[in-house]
Amino acid sequence: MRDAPARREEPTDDAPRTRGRAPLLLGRLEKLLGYALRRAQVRVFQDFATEMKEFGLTPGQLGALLLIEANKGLSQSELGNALGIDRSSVVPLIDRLQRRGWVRRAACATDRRAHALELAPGGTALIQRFLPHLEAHEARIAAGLSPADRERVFALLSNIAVR
Amino acid sequence: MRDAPARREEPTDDAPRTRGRAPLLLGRLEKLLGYALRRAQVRVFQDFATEMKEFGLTPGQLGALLLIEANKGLSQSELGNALGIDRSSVVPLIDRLQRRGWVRRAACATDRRAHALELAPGGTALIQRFLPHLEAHEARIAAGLSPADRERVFALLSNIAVR
DNA sequence: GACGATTGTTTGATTATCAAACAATATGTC
DNA sequence: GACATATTGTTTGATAATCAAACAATCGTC
Repeated sequence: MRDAPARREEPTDDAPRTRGRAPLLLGRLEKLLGYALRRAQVRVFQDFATEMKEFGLTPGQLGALLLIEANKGLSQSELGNALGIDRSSVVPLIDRLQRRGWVRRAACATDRRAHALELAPGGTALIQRFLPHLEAHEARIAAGLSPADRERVFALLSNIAVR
Repeated sequence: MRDAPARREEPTDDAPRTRGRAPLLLGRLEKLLGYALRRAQVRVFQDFATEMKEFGLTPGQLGALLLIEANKGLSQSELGNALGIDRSSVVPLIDRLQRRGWVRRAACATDRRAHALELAPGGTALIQRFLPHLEAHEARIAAGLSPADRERVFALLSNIAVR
């Protein structure tokens, strides 16, 4: 029951844009760094989803897994900070990874409130299995860049929106 | 009623990672172009949200508005293609923009199934109002880049994941 | 030991997204 | 023109991501 507004409105005197083969204009979007980033991101996501389909892994889940791998024992709050999401959003994320046998919530020796996140055996195995696919994905999205340009992209991206 | 798995598991013999000030390691994420893109994107989104808070505009809505401005009369399907989302997702997006008086669904002269999307007067006025903020946002996220580097980022981004 | 801060969690709300189905309309074929 | 097929906007139903606010358990500090 979405309260949709009345849909069709009066036509204006202006003729509608010529449709069909007319290429879409980006207008002011053309010059926006944020939008260029967004478009690149969308393409990368699509390629990622295709390549990783058999694992049913989202980019966010992949990030969580590799972050846990690299920082064994980190807490859910720390993970949330690293991923830029609220700690309450971390709960269902880890729930899913745990349910699939990839991640464990171990007891933290120094803080009984916190969980020490770590890879479950299935998670380590999963990473080994998807690594070749991840590399294929990386190679594909960087195919248009020379190695030097690829490095430059890394450097430039990290200079965007400092802090 | 999420069927949450049992939460706390047995600790392992390994000591949990030293916590506290230990900087987070990115591990394999470090070298992933897709992840670097994602991090830059997150920072840009945050800055965008802060700067545009008074307008209550999401990046997606901004994209739709500027795309409609630059391509008056385009259809919802075309917009969906341009934005990389399904046409059924366009419906609530336009609903909201229309409800706020920013966009109109005009009759399309050449196809009675389609809607010719165009800016409502409020939409034109809105764009004029937020343009300075958008420029401030752009200037801020590009602050770490020389003008030449900024151009290079555009060029390199468009070379990522071609088709 | 008391008090304020932090951790994980639940609940509730919004938003984004797709897939599948539908009616209305368009287009192409005979 | 009649018919088959495709497309457009929409609705419905399903996931998923996200936050904010509240809560109990626990930590750290005084």
